Parts: sequence; C-alpha cells; structure tokens
Amino acid sequence: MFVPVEDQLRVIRRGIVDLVEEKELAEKLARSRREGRPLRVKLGIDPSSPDIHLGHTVVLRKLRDFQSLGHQAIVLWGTATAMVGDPTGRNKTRPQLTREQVEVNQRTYRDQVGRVLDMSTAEERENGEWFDKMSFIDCVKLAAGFTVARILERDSFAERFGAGEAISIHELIYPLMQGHDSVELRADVELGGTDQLFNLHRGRDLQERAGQEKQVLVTTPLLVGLDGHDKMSKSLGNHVGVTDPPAEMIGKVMSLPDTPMRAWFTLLTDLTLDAIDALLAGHPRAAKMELARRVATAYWGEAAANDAVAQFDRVFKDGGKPASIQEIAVPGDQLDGGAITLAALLVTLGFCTSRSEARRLVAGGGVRVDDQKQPDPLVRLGRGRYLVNSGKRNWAYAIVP
RNA sequence: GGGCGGAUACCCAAGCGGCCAACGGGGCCAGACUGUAAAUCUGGUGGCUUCGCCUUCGCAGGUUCGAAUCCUGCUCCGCCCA
Repeated sequence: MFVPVEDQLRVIRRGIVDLVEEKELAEKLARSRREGRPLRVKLGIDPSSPDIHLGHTVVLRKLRDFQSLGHQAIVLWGTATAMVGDPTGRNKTRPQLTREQVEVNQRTYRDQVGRVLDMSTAEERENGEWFDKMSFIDCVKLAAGFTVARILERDSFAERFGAGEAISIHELIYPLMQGHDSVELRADVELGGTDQLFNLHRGRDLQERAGQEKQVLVTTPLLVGLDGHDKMSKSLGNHVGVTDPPAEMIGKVMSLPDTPMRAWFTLLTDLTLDAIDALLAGHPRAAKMELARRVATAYWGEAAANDAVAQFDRVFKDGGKPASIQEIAVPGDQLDGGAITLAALLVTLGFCTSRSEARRLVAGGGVRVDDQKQPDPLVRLGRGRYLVNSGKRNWAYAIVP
C-alpha cells in the first residue's frame, strides 16, 4: 500500500524549507507502512480572504504529495482562528473577521482548494468545533503553558516590540490556538509556509504536554510574486489567482522576472528537477512560456492553455492583435450629438477610471485608435466601430451606435 | 491618571500663513528598447463641462483678505512616568 520510506521522503523533501525532524518523519513513515496506517497530515487554512492564488497552492501541492503517497490529508478550516487574526506577516495587526465573512470566504476557498487537492478523500474539520466550546478559564490554562519570553522569541514579535509597535495580546494567543488544533486532531505532520514555523512548533509543544507524539513539521517556501521580490500576496497585487482565465494566467506568468523561474517551476509544476534544469538551460523566454503553459494547464486543461499560449504569441511575439477582441457597445445615453469623446470612451471601455486619467493617457501618446496613435483626448467618435488599444493588455472594439 | 510627540495623496516622506493639487523616493500606468524578463531612458500619477473651476493635507469649529501651515475642542496612535 505504501511505497518505501526512502521514496516517500524523496517526494516530501522536494521544494520545502524546513523538515522538523527528518528522523522522526522517517520513523513515522516506517511505522505507518508497517501497520498500514496512513499518517494524519494537517494543513490549517484561515479563510481570511475570498480567493486563493498560486502562492497558496505551494503548500496545497505539498499536501497533495502526501495524499498521493497514501496519507490522510486533513484540511482544518480556521473558522475560529480567522476571527482572531494570524499575526504572521510581521508588520501590522491583522483584521479580525466576523463569522459571516469567514463563512463566505470558506465557501469560495473550498471550491478553489479543490482544484489542487483531492477533497473527496480529505478530512475536513473546523477549529470552531473545539474553540467555540472552550471557556475563558480553559483558554487561560492553555496560555499557562507558555512564557512571554518564549513567545517573544519569535522574530516578528521581537522586531515589532523592539520597534515600539503595537502587539495585542490576542496576537500572542494565536499560535497557541494553532498548536491546540494539532492536539485535537492528533496530527502526525503539519504543513505550512516557512513563515509559519513558529506557529507549527507550538503544536509540538502542546502535543508533548498532552502526552501525544510530537508532530513533524514541513514548511514550504513563500512563492515570490510577479514583481520578483516580495512574496505573492493579493494586497501587493503581485498575484496570479487560481480562478484567473487562461489568457490572464499566461500573460501574468510571462511578465514574471527571470530570477524566480526555477522556484516557480519547482513549486508549481510536477516536472522533475532534471527536466527543470534542461528547460532553464535553453532560452529563458521558451522556458517561461512552458512554465506559463503548465500553470494554466493545471487549472484550465491542456486545450485552453495551448490556445492561450498561441494567442499570446500572436499578440506579443508577432506584434499582432489578440485573436478575439471584445466588442463593447457604447450606451446611447453616453453620446452627445451622436458622438463620444475619446476620453469618455476610454472610461466606458474600462481602460481608465476617470476622464482626467484618460485625458492624460491620450495626451501622453498611450492610446491608438484603429492602429493610429491618437493624441487628442477630445476627438469625437461618431457612429461606427473602432479598434481601441492602450498598452499590451487593453484591447476593445467600441461600437458607437 | 500625568507629561511629551505624531496624524499629509496607494506607501514612505517634505512642507510649517500666500509662489501648494502640495518637494522627493517607492509603487503603478503609458511610451522607447526588449524575450510582455531584467537594466536603462521619457511622460504621467485628485476630480470636472480643463487656458478655468471644484474637492483634498485625522475630525469639527475659529482667527485671517488668504491656512496643510496659527488657535480651540475632539478622535486615533506612539513614547516616557504612575
């Protein structure tokens, strides 16, 4: 039922940062194989925003690795912890969500997580199951197992404290909650991003106090975002969403700087490390194209991905236009004397958010109409069909009735 | 509870009575170059019925011909003392 321990370890070790402790993991794997009992592998997910992106998928893929090795994936929905707010992410106190927000987010997350994981065999739990029932005294007892010095060991807390920034008590509690989850779930392994290492360790502490065998910790790297240096995050706008349409995925991945390509290949595709080396030895553009194609294929299938690649080449390699350009009819009430100014049109098309912005863009030479640069923001476009373009991504046929 | 300091556009950060829609940097957008990469260069970056007008500098009032800049109160944040 289970492949040899060494083979399992090889899969698990790919694309991770920390493995605490490898020896313990080997023992757990050996026992699991001997007894035919899958390991319980926990991943906690706080539904703190409505969508997930490729950065989130790195750890999900690692959990899927465990699934493919025959182990039990446990998706722990942090319904309670999301309302507290994980302080991981250093800088600022995280907003606390309401129960309603959490539930809404959980629905979309569940769907999106399912695009990476096999949810049919995963065990889904919510930490509200136990935290909703705990009394204040229970919480204080939980907290009694930790010292302030211990919690402040954490770099991000130490930095914030040293810099005189605010740290709320609830932020200190958060890691304890996460640790307690592991006790409740009797986790053998817990996964997380490398920034979660501190929190993951608290699970080991608490399991030991509870007389359980300590869980093994596996952390995955933080995926670098499209800007090439900060971690991928929605708030930084350097993300690729798992629900982004194929063309968008291709376009975004192609705009990735070269430097993080190897990491992206390793963390987001199933290619062997040798195959990745081979690709990176070739032309960087070809390698990136293959990366983009594989990422899009994972979420949209091969046909859609290949179409998107073909279209991308047509537009950006051959300097042509996209194969399909959306047509947008200008509503009659936006016409003045049967015509519309270019500035107003750009807002209607969604290229700009205000006419002032549109005027500046046009005046700066950033807009073409029917393949001609049009420097006058106030030209009036009467009845007809116009190809309007600004930049590489904004294309539309405007229909003026 | 007491003392001190701070709050400026997406972020950081100047300005301290008129020349301020507000210096500079980052980010972002568009253009050149290119591999929609990096690096570099150029322009732009509150709104509008745009040679002008309107709304912005924590909130609410006040002084003044005129305030982001001065005064009063309030809110929030940080530091120090208790």
